[in-house]
Amino acid sequence: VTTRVRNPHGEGSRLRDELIAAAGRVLAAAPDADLSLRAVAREAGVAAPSVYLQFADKTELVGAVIAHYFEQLREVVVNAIATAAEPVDRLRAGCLAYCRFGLERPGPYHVLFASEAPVAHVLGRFGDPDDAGTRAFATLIDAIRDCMTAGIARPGDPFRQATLFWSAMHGYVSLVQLQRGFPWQPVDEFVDDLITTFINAPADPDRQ
Amino acid sequence: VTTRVRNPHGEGSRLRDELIAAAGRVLAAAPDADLSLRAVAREAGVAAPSVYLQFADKTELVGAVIAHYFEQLREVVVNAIATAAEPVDRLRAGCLAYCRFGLERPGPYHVLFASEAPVAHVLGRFGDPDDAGTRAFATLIDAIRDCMTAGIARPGDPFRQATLFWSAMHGYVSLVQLQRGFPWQPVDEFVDDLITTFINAPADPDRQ
DNA sequence: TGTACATCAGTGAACGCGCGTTCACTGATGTAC
DNA sequence: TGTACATCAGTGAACGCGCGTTCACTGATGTAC
Repeated sequence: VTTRVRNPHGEGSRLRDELIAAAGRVLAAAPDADLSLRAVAREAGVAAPSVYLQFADKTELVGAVIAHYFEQLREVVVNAIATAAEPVDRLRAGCLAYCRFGLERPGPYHVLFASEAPVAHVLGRFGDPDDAGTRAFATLIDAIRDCMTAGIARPGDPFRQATLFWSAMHGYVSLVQLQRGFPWQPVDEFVDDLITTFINAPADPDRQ
Repeated sequence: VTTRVRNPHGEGSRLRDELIAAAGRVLAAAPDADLSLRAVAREAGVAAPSVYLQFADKTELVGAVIAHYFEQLREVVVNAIATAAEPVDRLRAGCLAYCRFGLERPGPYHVLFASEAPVAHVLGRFGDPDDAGTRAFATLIDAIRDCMTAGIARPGDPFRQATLFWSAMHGYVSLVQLQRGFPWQPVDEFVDDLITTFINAPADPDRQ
């Protein structure tokens, strides 16, 4: 409960990043609750009205938080994909990274994909090539298409397959968090099953 | 805004069902919001404290609502399965019914599978043969196992496949509702894709 | 160098709202004698 | 048949809480002259 030091003259906008960071700590502490402006201000060590110095209203604050974590998710997935060379391995790595992000950071994942004002309201219109969501989804489509052209997956519409993949991953991540009584398999097994049945690839011989 | 007629002597527990019905109307009117005790009482035409004549607290009220809709969902799915004879068609019919319930009745679906106090808290422990959730899931497993023994699906662990199916369906249903900007395919196409890629069955020749 | 003033970061008190829950009550209907 | 009383369905007012937002403010730091 340390007292916060006021930002220097002309640097008031540093509070913006402090608030986004504080929101992260709030989300980590209470992953299922919806973000509240007051909780974020409290965590940042600042009075509630101070938020309005950086954001027009609660929606803008949440929007900034969403944009922040969407970028993090994108980064994590892209990095994971880059670690592998073979198309199936790249796909698997990306899926695993997505699911792990969701499981390990339920608060951020929740605010991204399950809250009242979801990603779509923050990012552009889907289909717009500048839209962050569209580009993220394109990454998944590409990974799937690569598996098809490599002859590892049976041919089909990569867009549709990507929709199925996203649905399955999101379903897994949200259900694991909400239906705690269910005997869920570990993430990597789930992703293996997903890859195997969708892609129809033989199991990776390096695994036992 | 009609005034409610008081229940006759000895029939006070009728209010219980009236409240559950009122909750249904509240959920239909505001599918994304969490149920509030006061909103339900308001909709039932009753003062807020009257709820406590039938339920010990809010949790019990919501629990009763959950149990009610879980039974409805089970019924819808079981009936759908019964309309078909061939294993794949039975599986497809069940999945379609599940997804349609979720899409057409987002409020009830939300309270079942996405709210703070989800199904698991109301039903028994998973694995217990008396648990409603366990039996519902068993229905899905059976449908999948039938496809395997009929030689239509490639062999595998039906439990794992059922987990994948549930994840995919839940993911589709929740994402369709939250990510409205995304170009979702219609339900039946999604379910067809799901069946086809998981089960690896040829497309139904009766469809075009 | 000193002083008046503007800018800026941030605050404290208050608002109206909906919430879950408690409490003492009202008034109609049934039962006992 | 009348009357006292118990039971029962349901209520109105109040509680304390956290919320998003507004408002007039405080006090430190910079700039102009």
